[in-house]
Amino acid sequence: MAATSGFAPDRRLRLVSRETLESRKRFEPSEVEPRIVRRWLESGLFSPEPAGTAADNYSIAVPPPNVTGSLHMGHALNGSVQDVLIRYHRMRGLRTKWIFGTDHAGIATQTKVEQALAAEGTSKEELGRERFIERVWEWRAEHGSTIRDQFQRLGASLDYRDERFTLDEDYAAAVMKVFVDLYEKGLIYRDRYLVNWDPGSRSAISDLEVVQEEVQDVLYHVRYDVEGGGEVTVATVRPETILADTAVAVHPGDERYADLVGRTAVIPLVNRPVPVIADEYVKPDFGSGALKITPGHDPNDFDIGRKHGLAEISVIGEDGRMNEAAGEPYAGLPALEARAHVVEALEAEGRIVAREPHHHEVPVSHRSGERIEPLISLQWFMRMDELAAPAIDAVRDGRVRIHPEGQRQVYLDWMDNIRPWCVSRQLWWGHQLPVWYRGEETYVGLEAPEGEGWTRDPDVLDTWFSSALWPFATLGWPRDTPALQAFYPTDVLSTARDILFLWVARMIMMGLEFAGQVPFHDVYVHSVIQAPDGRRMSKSLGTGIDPVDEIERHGADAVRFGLLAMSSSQDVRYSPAKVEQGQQLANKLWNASRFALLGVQEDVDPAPRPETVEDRWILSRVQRTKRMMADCLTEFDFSHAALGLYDFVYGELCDWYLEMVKPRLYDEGADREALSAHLLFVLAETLELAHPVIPFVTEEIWSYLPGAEGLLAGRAVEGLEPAWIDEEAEAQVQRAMDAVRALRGWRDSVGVRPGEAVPARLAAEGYEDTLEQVARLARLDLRQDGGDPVASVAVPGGAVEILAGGAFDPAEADRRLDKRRAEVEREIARGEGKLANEGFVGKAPAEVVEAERAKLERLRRELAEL
RNA sequence: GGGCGCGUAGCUCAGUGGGAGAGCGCUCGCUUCACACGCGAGAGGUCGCUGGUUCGAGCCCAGCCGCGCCCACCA
Repeated sequence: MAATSGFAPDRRLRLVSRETLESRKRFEPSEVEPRIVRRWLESGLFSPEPAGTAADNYSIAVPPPNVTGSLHMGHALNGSVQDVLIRYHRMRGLRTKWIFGTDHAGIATQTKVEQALAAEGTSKEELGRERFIERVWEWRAEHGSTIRDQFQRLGASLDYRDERFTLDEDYAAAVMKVFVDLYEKGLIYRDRYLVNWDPGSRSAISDLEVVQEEVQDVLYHVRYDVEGGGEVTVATVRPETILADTAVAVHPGDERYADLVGRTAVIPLVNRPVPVIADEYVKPDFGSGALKITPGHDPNDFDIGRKHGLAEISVIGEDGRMNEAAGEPYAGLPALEARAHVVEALEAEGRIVAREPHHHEVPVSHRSGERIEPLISLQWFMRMDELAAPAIDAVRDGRVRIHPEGQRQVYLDWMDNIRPWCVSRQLWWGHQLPVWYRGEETYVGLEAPEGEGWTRDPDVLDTWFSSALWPFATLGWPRDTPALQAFYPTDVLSTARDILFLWVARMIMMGLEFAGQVPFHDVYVHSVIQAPDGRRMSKSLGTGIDPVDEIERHGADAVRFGLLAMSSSQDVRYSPAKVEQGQQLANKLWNASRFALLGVQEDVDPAPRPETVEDRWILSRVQRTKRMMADCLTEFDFSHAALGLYDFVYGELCDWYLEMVKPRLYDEGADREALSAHLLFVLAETLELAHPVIPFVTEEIWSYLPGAEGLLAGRAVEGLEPAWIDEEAEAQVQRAMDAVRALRGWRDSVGVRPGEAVPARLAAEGYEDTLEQVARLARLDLRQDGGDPVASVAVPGGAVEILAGGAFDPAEADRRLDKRRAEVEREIARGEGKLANEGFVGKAPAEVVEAERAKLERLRRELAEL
């Protein structure tokens, strides 16, 4: 880790610091953040030299955003999650690399550039392939840095100096090698097969890129003649595909049609004789129980067709129009128009028996939004079952752990039923297939084949094919580089749920096959952030919230904190309140630090030097918070990590410790050296603890801390110190806090003026070291004598007796006392009841019964004091 | 159709077997020398419904009601 030019421990600088600190009563993210980002980037801290092995180091490969994309809430959340892990482990002293890069994102990027061309009045066809691809690279040069800048604004400590792109030369070479190797292993093959054709992008797409959408259709019941007499009625929502029917199927057990099986039906309009076949797939209770079979345009029919050796006729082409095989007058018409004509013709023949409204789901392209046209096409496929087996084992035996647990089974189920993957895409932007043809010959190899007359396959690979290599191709694979040695396998893969199959599963398969090891040990599937009203966050709905806007409004620390605090094992609604909470936290920490830095004695460096019970208490609480943070991060429980940090800073450090420290700190005459050292030490520990969550404000404060050198982000911090856990101090201070709260509540309710000290006497145990603090924080004027009490306030371990002389409403005081007495009596009755229950005493664990007894005793003492 | 998950304070959510919590919002009070993006004190909940297990259930089990997401080839 490179040393950096941080705060030099030159005391003269502190004069400048003091003025700045005194004047800045609020933390100003917009002023601080750019400065801090620059220092981080210039330090080289995020760019470790590769050394050692992955077992010693810590690494994460960022899910590569689309190269022309911009930061959305999902990126911001995932960036925060990964950065917390990265910063935490970097501060544990590990060599830590967060691999950065972008994805060429075939369809998405090509579509964007095509749209830009259309706006210029031209098209990719006019430009030609070569020129078009140049245009995309130009587009990338122009827009490719947006997302990087945005990640930097978030504070993400990615290795920006070592950026990857899935179309870089080295990366592309890795992709080609994988394709060729898989081909040679027989796992990649070319086939004429029914694919999901996306008329929008004019390309085949994989099953995973298809979504189902509900539509209202008409279900037509159409009567077919059977040769030799008789007829059969089938139902369809796509009458135009009748032209491609090559069979009629019934269920083998369906007695209504038993005599039809084996005979020949006649397809209307085209008068094609086709067999009537029996297949288990047919549902006898749907429609008439007879099904038209169209292998050329329906996935189920395709399977049935292959099973029964049926002819495969295509009547719809890749342009979405009826082709020549459809015959006159349909050829050339868009499929939907052809449908109307077919219905009309059937109607004319009196073949439409019924038409009924039919609500169902149809496949739609996730990319273009257009309805999928299943059609038979010559494409490249990848057989997955062989690669899936070891990837299933890796998750089963825990070499890859998936969090939350529920996603594990989802992964296994999908992998168990994995199907071949159509990897070729009819696009220009991407990795062109390393495949050449000459007549009937096919050549697959890293270099173009020798000889004349070869033409290269124009198709490119599915973007996810190259993404699947991300964790190792980014590190130099197939070369055995020091980076690959040092950082593969990576530690954690954090991602959204929707690409668990699309990406994560395929990385595991490819990692095992080509890099010889799982690509990561833990998969964290983070929440999907919905709009505050529960709808999907989307640009088109107008429900999107731009994380960069939020950073500008509230600061990056606030956004990070908010997102982490929101995150959960399920989907969550975006909570502006949580972001504000993060902003308050940053501001609070800033001001608490001002208090400490401006109040301590000059020339004192941070060091643990506890003098009082609260000094020991805060030290102990810091350790507990460290442990909490470590546990939460181990379990990927980011919301509790963030909220726990908030609770510590607000609820313990600021509300109590700093308040308790004030009299000593403001006592100019006293020797405040130990206190100063201790206070600074607690501050330093807090900054270290908080830094992974809110790196900007903590880094900024760090630069003002006496004796602090370099960057906080690069500091290797001590782990928790068990010796500083102090149960006794914690119990005492807890008791004191409870007492102060009780006394303040009493004051408020009986109308004691806020500034007024109340004469009082302690009648309770357990305040040996805290009485002075209790008296000060509750504004009591403590006395030994003073005669009979005029009122009494219950506190843990007894009561505080209020003596004559204070101004308050005695009637209200009595009411309050009565109320409390009744409460205590109720509790006592309950405890007595419980302990009188033989079942409880006999069966409950001894420590539970004991605790109940102790509590009862405490309550009885309290009642006596009242 | 299968799977996962959720129903707790006005809102967003913690809490997985022994005294119902947080943030925001709301009410009251406070120019207390770090912070008014502050401090202090409060009000507010038959923990979806019904049954069961248990000495004891917000938490475990079953059923029901409501909601979300994922997967899936009923024409």
